[in-house]
Amino acid sequence: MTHSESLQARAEDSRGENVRVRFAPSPTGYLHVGGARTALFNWLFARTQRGRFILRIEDTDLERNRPELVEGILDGLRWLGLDWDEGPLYQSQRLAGYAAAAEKLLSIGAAYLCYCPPEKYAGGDSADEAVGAKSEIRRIVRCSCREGKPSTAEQSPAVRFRVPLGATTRFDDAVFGSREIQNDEIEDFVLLRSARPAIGGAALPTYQLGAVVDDMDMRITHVIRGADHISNTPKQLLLYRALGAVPPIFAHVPLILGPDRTRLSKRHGATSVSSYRDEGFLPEAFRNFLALLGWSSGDDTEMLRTSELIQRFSLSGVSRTNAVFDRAKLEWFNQQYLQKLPIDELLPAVQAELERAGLWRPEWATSQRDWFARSVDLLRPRTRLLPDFSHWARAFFTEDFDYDLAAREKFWKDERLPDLLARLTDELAALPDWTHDACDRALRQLAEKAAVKAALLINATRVALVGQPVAPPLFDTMLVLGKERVVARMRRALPVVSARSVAG
RNA sequence: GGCGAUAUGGUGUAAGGGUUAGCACGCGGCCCUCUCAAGGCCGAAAUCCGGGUUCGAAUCCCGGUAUCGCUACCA
Repeated sequence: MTHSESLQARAEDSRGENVRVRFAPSPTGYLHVGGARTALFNWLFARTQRGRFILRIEDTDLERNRPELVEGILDGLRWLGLDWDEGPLYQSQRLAGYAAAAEKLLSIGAAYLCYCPPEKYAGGDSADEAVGAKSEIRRIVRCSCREGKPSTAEQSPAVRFRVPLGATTRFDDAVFGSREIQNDEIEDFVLLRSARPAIGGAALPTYQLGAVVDDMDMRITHVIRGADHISNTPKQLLLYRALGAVPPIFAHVPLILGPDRTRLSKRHGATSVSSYRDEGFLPEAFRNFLALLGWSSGDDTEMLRTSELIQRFSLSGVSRTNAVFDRAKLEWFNQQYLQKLPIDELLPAVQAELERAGLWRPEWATSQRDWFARSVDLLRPRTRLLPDFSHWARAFFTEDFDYDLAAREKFWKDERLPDLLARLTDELAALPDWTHDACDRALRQLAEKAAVKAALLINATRVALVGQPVAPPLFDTMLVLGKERVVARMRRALPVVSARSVAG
């Protein structure tokens, strides 16, 4: 059976066995949107297949690793609702396993000790340019250590994989399809770094070894990861074979780019999941948006709640094209969810926002919960982000609000207003029943008597009540605020309106 | 430089030989209207270029171009 046939067979088998997938971030930064999307796809696949979603922390780079960052990554996953079934496991605590695997490869001749100094091959593009763009220094590593003839034996050695030359390696990617590469194009990559005194002699694995050993140990059936790993796959396949293991199915997902079509990075602005949480996006909206970046359900449905995503997700719907992160569409999703989420699911998010803004009152969660729910329901059609509740809608939650300058200039200009608003205040104060229609009638009758358009009074009153040019329909607003607050706010506004209209 | 992948309106995508190339965001207009949203309707806007294969190509093949990835004792 050829290698690709065994992969095929594996694909068949996997339906019958329990699917196990993993998300394996390295704690070198926060959880960024690309990582979050990879995590989401893994999670969706696990939930769709009734499998297990496992978390693994790849912290084998002592130089760049920042242990304190792990909690932030976990927070990001929790916020997105991506709960894991196992882990987090830390690679730094599993060093013995990697050393054992390397030892085994060494003993069967699939790997060898390399005594070359690390600097010999380090440098990347910058070194490339330093020597000259046309140079061919970027070559596939095949040093004399491979033949057991190290040029020096003065340093502690690294373990390199002995790539079997003259053959080809192929695999079937669940997204990108059949892949094939000449082994001669694959360098003898490092498995185990050379021991360094500073580290206390512990041999640290590279990504290639760590990932393969762990994926074997954890019985991972499907490796779903960013397409930047697609060229690593043949190396790992070679490792699986050398270790006598059946490889998992690989599914590479396209990358997420910034508006300029380069890989998403800090200079594109917000790239961490937490920054979107802080800006007031709802996790479900963010998740929905992220799911549609590089995946399509197949039909025209875009608003997909989590349960629907789980129902519909499939690797075959994953695109092969890199996707641009479109903030405008993310905001649209957020607005949709702000409007359509069941009110009970929205309330906690609004509460958190009001708490953040110092406007929250505990009774809104208890004795005045109905009032709070009604207010949020009234406000939400014109919110796009959570902070809208504490910004333009501030006056719904506190007496401490200002009159917006533009609103005053636009709606308090008419010189008849001081008199009209004073009369309206008296009319409202005298109303026996505080209902939408009673308020409506009182205002329109006054407008008719005074021969002015109702809109003049409506807009001026709106500014008096909430200080903003933008707010829900006036009589709904009056109802939610209640008679006492409405009358009091109008009396408070009268002198300001007078000053305004006189000055104007 | 080498190796590889990808290519549908500005953006996310659908259409896997035969459609007036569909949907959504964004954009413009109209309706609704008490401000602003929402909602409804209408509109502008795309198959990277060039060769093949075929009666017929967005779809298959080749070349070019562009973009992205890998080319670390990073992951």
